[in-house]
Amino acid sequence: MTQKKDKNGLTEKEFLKDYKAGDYERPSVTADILVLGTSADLRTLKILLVKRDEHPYLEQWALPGGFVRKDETAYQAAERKLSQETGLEGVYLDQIYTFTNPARDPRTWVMTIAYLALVSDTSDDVLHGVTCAGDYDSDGGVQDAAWFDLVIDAESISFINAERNVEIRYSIENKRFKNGRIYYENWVSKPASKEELAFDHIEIIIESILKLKAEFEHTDLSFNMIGEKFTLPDLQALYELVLGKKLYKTNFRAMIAPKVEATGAKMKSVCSNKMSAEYRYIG
Amino acid sequence: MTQKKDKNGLTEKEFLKDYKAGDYERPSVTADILVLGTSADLRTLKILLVKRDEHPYLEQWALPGGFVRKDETAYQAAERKLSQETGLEGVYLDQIYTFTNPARDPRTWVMTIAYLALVSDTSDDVLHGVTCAGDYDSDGGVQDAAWFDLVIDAESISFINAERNVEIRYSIENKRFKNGRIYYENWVSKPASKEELAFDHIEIIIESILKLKAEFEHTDLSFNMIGEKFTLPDLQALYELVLGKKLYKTNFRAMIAPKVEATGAKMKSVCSNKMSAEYRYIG
DNA sequence: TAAATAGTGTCTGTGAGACACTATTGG
DNA sequence: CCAATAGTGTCTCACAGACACTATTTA
Repeated sequence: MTQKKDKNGLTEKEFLKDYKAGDYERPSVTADILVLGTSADLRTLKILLVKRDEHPYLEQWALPGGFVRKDETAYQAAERKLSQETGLEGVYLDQIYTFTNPARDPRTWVMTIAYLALVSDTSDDVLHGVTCAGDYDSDGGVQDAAWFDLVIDAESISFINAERNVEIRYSIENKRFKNGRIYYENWVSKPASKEELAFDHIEIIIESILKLKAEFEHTDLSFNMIGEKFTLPDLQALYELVLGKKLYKTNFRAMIAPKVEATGAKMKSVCSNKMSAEYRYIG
Repeated sequence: MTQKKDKNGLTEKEFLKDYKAGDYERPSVTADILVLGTSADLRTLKILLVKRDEHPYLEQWALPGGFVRKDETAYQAAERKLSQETGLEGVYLDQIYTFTNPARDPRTWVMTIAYLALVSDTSDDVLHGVTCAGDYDSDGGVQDAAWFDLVIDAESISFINAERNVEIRYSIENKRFKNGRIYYENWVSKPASKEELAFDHIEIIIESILKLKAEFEHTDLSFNMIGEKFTLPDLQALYELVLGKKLYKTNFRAMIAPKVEATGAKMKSVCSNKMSAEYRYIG
């Protein structure tokens, strides 16, 4: 710590002792988490949504999340909420983007730091903790939690839960924006169903999906969405599901070969119910 | 807006009317900006740093930045600071990462949303506004502002300003971390000079440089760092500078060809002082 | 045993990497 | 006029895309 004195003749130690936060208004900051997985048969993407039991957006579905506490990083807040609400630990978690539109929450000034979590288990018993996590550190009370099918095509994105008879749908359109001298493209969404997601959560979801798709081919993200032991047909089914296109078996296997090793055992592929060689990821 | 009533019998309108922000403590939030450009001869990367005249980190160099106001997005805050401090408008500006370590500012709880700005003009007269932008919305008073040479090699990152006789240096090392099942690599820095940058700004810089390098080859970012009209030798020099490696002329031109068009005129390449065909970017 | 899926061999096109050569420019 | 740089032609190699074939498994 410097011993230099400032214009008031104070050392840093003296300055900090008397420091009072200024009069600037401060925003609340939450961490919202997009928890993404697949159905057991690797045919559908699954996303975890919670149903709000408080205003605003009462009874609408939202991403899980909660306030960041003063003694933790936003990453730790996301980890904590994920653990509380799903019991999942050691999950892949990545910061996506920070949403700061001052009008994004009608109550007050709330920024949110969005995280993407990838999980390999989307069974319902993972949802135990969600509804009892309670208000005390959530950005709103929760009355229900469920996995939704996430269906994306060229013109729309849908969130479907058949048991609850919920289908939330947005039409999406690619638009060009300018940043400095260059242009970039981004998806813009419009509600296309009676029900809508709370807040700006549809934007968070779109940003996260884009990032996931962009990185999926060039990184090892996939191994967070499948069990420790898996077959190559299943792994390929996962890639085809996330990327939204068919892959050629030979090329896929050549690409994946250096990242995996055969265990010697055999197991059933869940995507086809056929026996196949068992592999594991080599970090 | 929903007419549903919550557990207290309130509609959303009634709820919002009486809403009081909770007792959660709230962080201050700043936008810090890494302004990056090149020397006029395209031989050196330049970064804009400001010298603090307040505790903490009194008289240390830092990234320019300031508090986000309640009536603007963090992006708008970054734009506003950039305009105030450099007079630059319409500059490329991209959110990089949000830093939330509660101990990153010794005064109080301050998160910062880091932005990367790319500019094509790093002359000194761009710096007029910096020192008089004042404290009122900066995250600390500023007594000086200057362009620093940014020199990066395999083991270190240095910030050099010859006129002021300042050389700030960090040794960097690539380490592996685990996230879920997969590993990722990241640079970890250690001070290697007497002077250091304020706060965690070295981390912001490292993250931004990594993102810039990763995207530079696959996007049109480069055109934000060079004038509207340019020669291909100059554009190649820019790529070689940012990527830190030599490129083959033929391959570079093949890659860049669909993005540019010849104006028909000729101009001098600044990197070699020779005549060369003049090109412009086609968005 | 037939249909479906697992698993392998190989041809092709594209694009980056590499090098050689000619044309122009500045000192 | 010569050294340096602008600008072009073309070979190689790695890898994704594409298709054909054999082996194994389930029903």
